[in-house]
Amino acid sequence: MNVDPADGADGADRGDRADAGDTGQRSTEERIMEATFRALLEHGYCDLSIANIAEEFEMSKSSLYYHYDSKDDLLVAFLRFAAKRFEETTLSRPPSDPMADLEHLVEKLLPLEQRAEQREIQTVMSELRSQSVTNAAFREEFSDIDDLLVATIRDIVERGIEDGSFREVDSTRVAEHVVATLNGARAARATTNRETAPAAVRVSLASYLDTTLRGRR
Amino acid sequence: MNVDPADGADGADRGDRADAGDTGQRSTEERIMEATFRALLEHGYCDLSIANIAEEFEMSKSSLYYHYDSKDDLLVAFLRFAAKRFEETTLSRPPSDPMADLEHLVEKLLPLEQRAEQREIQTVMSELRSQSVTNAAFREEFSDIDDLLVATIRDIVERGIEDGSFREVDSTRVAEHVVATLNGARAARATTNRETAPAAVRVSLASYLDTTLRGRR
DNA sequence: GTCTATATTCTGATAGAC
DNA sequence: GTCTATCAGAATATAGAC
Repeated sequence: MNVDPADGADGADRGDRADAGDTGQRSTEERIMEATFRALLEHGYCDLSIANIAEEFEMSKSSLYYHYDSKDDLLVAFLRFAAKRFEETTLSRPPSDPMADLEHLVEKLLPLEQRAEQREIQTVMSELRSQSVTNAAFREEFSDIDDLLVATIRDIVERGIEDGSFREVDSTRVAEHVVATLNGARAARATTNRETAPAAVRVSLASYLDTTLRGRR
Repeated sequence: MNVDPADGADGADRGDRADAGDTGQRSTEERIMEATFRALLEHGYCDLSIANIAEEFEMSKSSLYYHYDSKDDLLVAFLRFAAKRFEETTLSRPPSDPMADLEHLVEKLLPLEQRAEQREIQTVMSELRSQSVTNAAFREEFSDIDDLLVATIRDIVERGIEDGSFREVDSTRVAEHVVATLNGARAARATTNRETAPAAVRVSLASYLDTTLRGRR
């Protein structure tokens, strides 16, 4: 199984079109990733088959085997694709006031009202994450994702401590708490009908951050 | 699909041995549930097959179809079995001091050191929960489980408010926060290699409860 | 690069003997 | 209640034409 991040597609890639994106055309690999995304939304991870993906791809099954050596290979590539999309749609923006940054991140990760696109990527990530229980490559990827989330929040908290707007808390501990709470609430949204839970957590989390970081009550 | 909680096994049950457990013998249905548990641990939900289960059961595949109408039927029965086991091993104990009760519940749900049996049931529940994304019956069950967890914590908090040991907080909001945080940390344990995360969350959660419920810092 | 056709294995499920 | 034998369909993957 190929998990080298430097290799965009996989070992079966013939090496042409080394860097797409400059043209308006999407590469075949990108189109396969998009097709996999749709197939995963429609069928779920367990019922995801090469036939499903080929259907969304609107090409034959055997075409997929030209671009990827195996189903496993394709899915590992897709995991990286989905993780990248997740990070792009939730992280990274110019830094401003630390508390505003925290609130912005919370809103990105657990929006009060979810747009369809965002709900879809969350659903897919939720399906993929559960595979980490039995799949080591997936487990590595989600370890990295959570590490990145914790590091992002920890950095914001430390910035707030340095500029004097936050109290001197254990930034890692606070970051771990926030990530666990957000992940739990996001899981609730993906796996239960408890529709009021995310809003309650949002309110409680805002209160927690205000109390913990600014000492208010 | 049969989801009637009053019907212990399923529609295919012939009705004999209406109430096992009085004898030392485990019923065939119980043995099938145990076999499913082991097969699920070994193969994961996606690769779980009737053949896998029969192997652990040490009987033929067709025997399973005598006791359950279909694979779906068996899995819904297993979901109820696993949920019951989860609740038995984590909830319910004689009430004592509210803060001690909360700490006890947190330790049960997110133990600092996990015994093998407890890790196994958590792993299986994690696998099952992810199926809620695409399976309505599973989604209902996990909505009920989270409802029960929130209600349990809310009741403890309200008891603490009544006896004067806790401040007058929004008990539902606090309970939702704690459940989300615990579920997130439990998911991290099941789906990542971030081994220090649960302990960090435990410390932060204890601090959160002390600050929120008793106004200390 | 993409296709059709096919090999092979495994799946859930059933028939019928005991 | 449990077994063996078997079915029909779907799964991953490959061969070879174009």
